[in-house]
Amino acid sequence: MKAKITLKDIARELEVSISTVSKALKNSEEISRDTKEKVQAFAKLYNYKPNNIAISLKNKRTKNIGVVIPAIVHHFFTTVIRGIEKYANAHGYNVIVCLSEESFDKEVINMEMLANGSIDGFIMSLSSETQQKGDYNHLKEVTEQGIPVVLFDRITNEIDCDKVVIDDQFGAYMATKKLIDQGRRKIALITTDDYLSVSKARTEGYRKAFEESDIEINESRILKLSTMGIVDEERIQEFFDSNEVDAVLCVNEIFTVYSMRLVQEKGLNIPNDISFIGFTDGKLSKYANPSLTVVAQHGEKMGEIAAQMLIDKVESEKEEESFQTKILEPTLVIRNSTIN
Amino acid sequence: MKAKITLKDIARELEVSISTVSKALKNSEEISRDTKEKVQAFAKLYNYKPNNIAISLKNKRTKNIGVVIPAIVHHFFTTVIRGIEKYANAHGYNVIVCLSEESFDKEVINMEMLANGSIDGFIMSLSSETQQKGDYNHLKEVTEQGIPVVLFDRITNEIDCDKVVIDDQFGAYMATKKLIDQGRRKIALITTDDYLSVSKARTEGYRKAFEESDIEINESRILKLSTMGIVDEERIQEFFDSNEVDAVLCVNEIFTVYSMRLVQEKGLNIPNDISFIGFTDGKLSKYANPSLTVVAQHGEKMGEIAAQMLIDKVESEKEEESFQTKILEPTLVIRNSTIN
DNA sequence: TTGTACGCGTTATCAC
DNA sequence: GTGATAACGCGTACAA
Repeated sequence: MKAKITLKDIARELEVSISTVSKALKNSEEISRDTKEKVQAFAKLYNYKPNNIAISLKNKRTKNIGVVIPAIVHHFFTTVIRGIEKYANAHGYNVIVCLSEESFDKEVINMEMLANGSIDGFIMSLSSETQQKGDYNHLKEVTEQGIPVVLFDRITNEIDCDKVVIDDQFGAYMATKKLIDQGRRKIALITTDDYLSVSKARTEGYRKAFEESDIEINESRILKLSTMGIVDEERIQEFFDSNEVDAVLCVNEIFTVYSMRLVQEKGLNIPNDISFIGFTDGKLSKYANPSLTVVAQHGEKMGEIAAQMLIDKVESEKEEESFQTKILEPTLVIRNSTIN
Repeated sequence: MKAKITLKDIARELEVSISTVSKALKNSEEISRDTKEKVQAFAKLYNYKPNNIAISLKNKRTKNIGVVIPAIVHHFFTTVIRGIEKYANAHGYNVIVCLSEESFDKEVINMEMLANGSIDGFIMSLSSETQQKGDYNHLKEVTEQGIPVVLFDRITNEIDCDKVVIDDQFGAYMATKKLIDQGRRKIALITTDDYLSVSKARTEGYRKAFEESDIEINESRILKLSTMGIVDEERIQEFFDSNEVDAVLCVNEIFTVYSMRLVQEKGLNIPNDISFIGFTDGKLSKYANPSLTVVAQHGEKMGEIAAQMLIDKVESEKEEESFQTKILEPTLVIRNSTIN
């Protein structure tokens, strides 16, 4: 086992000073060609690599990005991570991923762990419990310390920082409008409780489409499910048993596939008897039967933008307090769960 | 903006020495009750938290685990990460995730980045390009430096380290056997090239089941697809056009859903005309139509075990060179793509 | 009971 | 052209 070699080791072996070695390795003009060659050859031979930790301590920069998300088994978050990784790695940053598992406490603990020097900035999406409580003190503390934060998807207006979202309201509006245009009138909305920022916006888009078309909304056609734990299949069953519905807009993939299966078991044909539109263009949607028309959220793009915003902030010397919110346009991907 | 406070700051404010502060905060017996209370109160007020980087440099321990995987949009890897996170966080470790995207070069670069002090050990699954090349020098270098490595799923025998896998051969054997027992004889295998360790083992299991039942294998019923890039839908189409098949075993979820859709489009009924068994108990399988019978790989469990093995090694003082390979039993999850 | 000094590995400044 | 020294933030053996 050949342990890592340090500047000190090289200096000792070559009988020069540590600073000479350091300079020689950076090809400093101060050092003679002779010494430089000797040092560089030795360093290469023993595969010298500077210790990241020491550099971090010195520079007060870790080149690590902390990513805190509610869950990783959701395809959307997975694509965002991929986008973050892509941009971050290309710029010499590593990504530390922490999962809050939709828990406020875990979110707080993870952030505290990372905030003590482990990372240069945060990219995060709020846990549903956090949004429910409306307690953002852990975010405030971090930003007050001067650590840059970029929020994506599940955001809050209580915190001044950069943000990236898709236009959720418009996405839902667009989807609902399409269903209305195709002659559907009994359009159900399956969503979560309103404390989730994205669900709220999507519900607004749904309402807006109805208003514009001068159609009354039947409130009983809006079903709100919990994001935590297992999907409440029984409530979905009840919902379809007690409501007449000819189209469904769902705020996520899971709700959609569950619902589609239930109505198919009732003998309904998709899309003829009942149309479906979901959110998130993930694998579940793509490979569903019939394949699902969705409002695509462009997770990877979102991740790249978030990473770019964060790294820009981290690397900008100036302490300007200007924050921006980037709003990406969602796209309607037409597949076979809607007509034509 | 209140910047992070250090021991030095506290010492200056309270007009004591840094070491006194340090000791006081650790409740050292050496320090008077008076001073301790004063220091602790001040620290709490200004929310003092020790700097992780400084501690890492001092202890030569980062409390970070490096995870290098080929892809994150595969549900299996996602569940493994979740298992790793779970165990690691519970033991005070953070997880740095790096994606090789199935590329040898990226795998090497990522490992080098992390190996220079950023992490205490690696958990990884090899990229397909790495397994294809059979070049494991980057792993050798790391282990020779004394950095513990745990390989999971896609492993190699060329490297001495801890490993976690499921018994892929047995999983495939079990699945094939079941199909044979149900009277299927024209069982296709859709797999990847043999350089992927897991695919190789699964192919062996498939063969073993046939041998045991004294049935000749029709080699044209084995389809090998590339893992890189987009799934070659055309080759799957051709395969089903030119082969008579009454059951299919696929080595991953994606291959399975693609194939299922193709045969359904040809008008075949699953499971009556043709049965399907896949690998990986992910969402695609669960929500497929019909829901898919699978060999479950227990990714989360695998992640937890890998994390446990790694942290044990990291925290054990002794330098014993004893490595173990944990083999998890796969489970057959029966759903509706096979008969009853 | 408190403080001094040193080391972790690196870099930057300044003196020789 | 080279080297000594200080500094990043912390912990600790040892001295006072």
